[in-house]
Amino acid sequence: MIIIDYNDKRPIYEQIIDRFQTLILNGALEPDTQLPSVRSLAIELSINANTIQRAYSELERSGFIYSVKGRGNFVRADESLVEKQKAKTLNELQEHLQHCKEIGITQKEITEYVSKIFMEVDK
Amino acid sequence: MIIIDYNDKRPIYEQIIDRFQTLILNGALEPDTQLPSVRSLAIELSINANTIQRAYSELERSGFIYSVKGRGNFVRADESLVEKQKAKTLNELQEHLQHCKEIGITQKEITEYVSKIFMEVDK
Amino acid sequence: MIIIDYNDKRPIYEQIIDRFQTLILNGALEPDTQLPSVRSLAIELSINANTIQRAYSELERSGFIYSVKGRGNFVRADESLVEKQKAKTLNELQEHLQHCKEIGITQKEITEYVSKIFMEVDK
Amino acid sequence: MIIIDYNDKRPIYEQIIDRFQTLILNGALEPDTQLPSVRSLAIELSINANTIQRAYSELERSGFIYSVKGRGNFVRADESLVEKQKAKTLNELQEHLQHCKEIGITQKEITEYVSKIFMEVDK
DNA sequence: GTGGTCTAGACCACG
DNA sequence: GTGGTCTAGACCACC
Repeated sequence: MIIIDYNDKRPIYEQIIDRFQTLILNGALEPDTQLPSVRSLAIELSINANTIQRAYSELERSGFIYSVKGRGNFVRADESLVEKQKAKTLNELQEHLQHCKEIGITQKEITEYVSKIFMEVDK
Repeated sequence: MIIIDYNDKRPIYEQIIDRFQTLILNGALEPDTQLPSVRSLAIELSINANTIQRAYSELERSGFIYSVKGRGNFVRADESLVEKQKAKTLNELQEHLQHCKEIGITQKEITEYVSKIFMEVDK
Repeated sequence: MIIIDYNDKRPIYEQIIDRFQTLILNGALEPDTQLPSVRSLAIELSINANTIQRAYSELERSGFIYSVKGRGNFVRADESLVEKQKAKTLNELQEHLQHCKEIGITQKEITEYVSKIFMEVDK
Repeated sequence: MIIIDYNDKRPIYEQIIDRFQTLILNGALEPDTQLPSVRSLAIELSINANTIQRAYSELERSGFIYSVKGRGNFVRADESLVEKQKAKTLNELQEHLQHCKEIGITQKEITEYVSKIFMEVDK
């Protein structure tokens, strides 16, 4: 479910956060589903438990999951998050597109890319 | 010409690199133009000369500028870099779009954004 | 493992890069082997940690190693690099041989040298 | 006769020295030929006269030319230099070949290169 | 004046 | 503990 890429320059805890976020946002993890325990996931990925703990804490802080003492961590049901996340992603996209424009990439080239992405079937 | 944003999470030297790259790629800095000297730019931006030095070194390594001891740093004339850089940027865009798709952003929303960006007049 | 020659005109960081490159290219350092930490190597060689850091950064940039924050630097497994490096070295050799020819060194003299080098047993 | 390559990382004075050395060693400049004057060459190459002066001084020091006050600089006739220079170049070649061997280049590959170089007709 | 290397020491983020 | 960035200041080579 979670894969760590050590060649990825982002810190491990961030990779884990991102992975759970997309799993939750696209519905693969339904509300109230229990996440793997901190310790079991740490062993499975052979990384430090503190790293998992940090990822879960931040996921809780940003509202993606809730934690119950002695029981575990669970996916939160909060529709507003979906919108908030979409807004954030679109904002990043805007900056990226601005940059594309600055270095001389044409609108045509970009729309072609967009079409290409959305024509692929989901894996 | 160069602005440092201390709120930006990226390191200073990287901000400088990116700024010069776009200035070179969009033609604002023509081939063989001399860049500000390491020390003068350091003073102008009130940062350490080593930080500028590092930015210039990496710009030279990646082929955007060439440096001559005792004379200064100059914009390199290398057309192939433009294409290489465009390809790289489009590749990043592709990953970004893939992510947008994963969290449920529609193609329509994106094309609207693209149009919006390209309708603005250049400043 | 690493020796610094202060009589060598090349900068220290470059000597370190070259040394690790050959160690990786000839297989003495296998993929995913951990390199000495920045600080420990600095102490061992009695040089500044920044100098090691620079060497490691450039080794990472050129694909010989990968670095993970909080964990260390490791040898990357990338076969294509071996070929790329061989091509680069042979290219330099070609220029060198061209120069030999220009100043009147004969083919016979060179082939004798080549044989001499390759007859020695590996140490 | 002399071309300066600003993309070459070597200092300008060294490029000039090397160029005159090969011209002298391969006989293009015969003994007692007068070299261009410091000032005229400086203007021709649009570089600082001090740089030319330095090149000529070093050429004189190493015995390739001699200078006559008020008259100019002339090619020296000294056969022993040829041998000395050949020895030096062959020594550099030996180190280079050693390096080739270390990174796994075979003797066969090298002899092919050598043949290739010497088969070309002089330009 | 220019670029380039190195040192010493600080601070931050990550695990 | 690990890597990464930045500063301040020194010294060298080149033009």
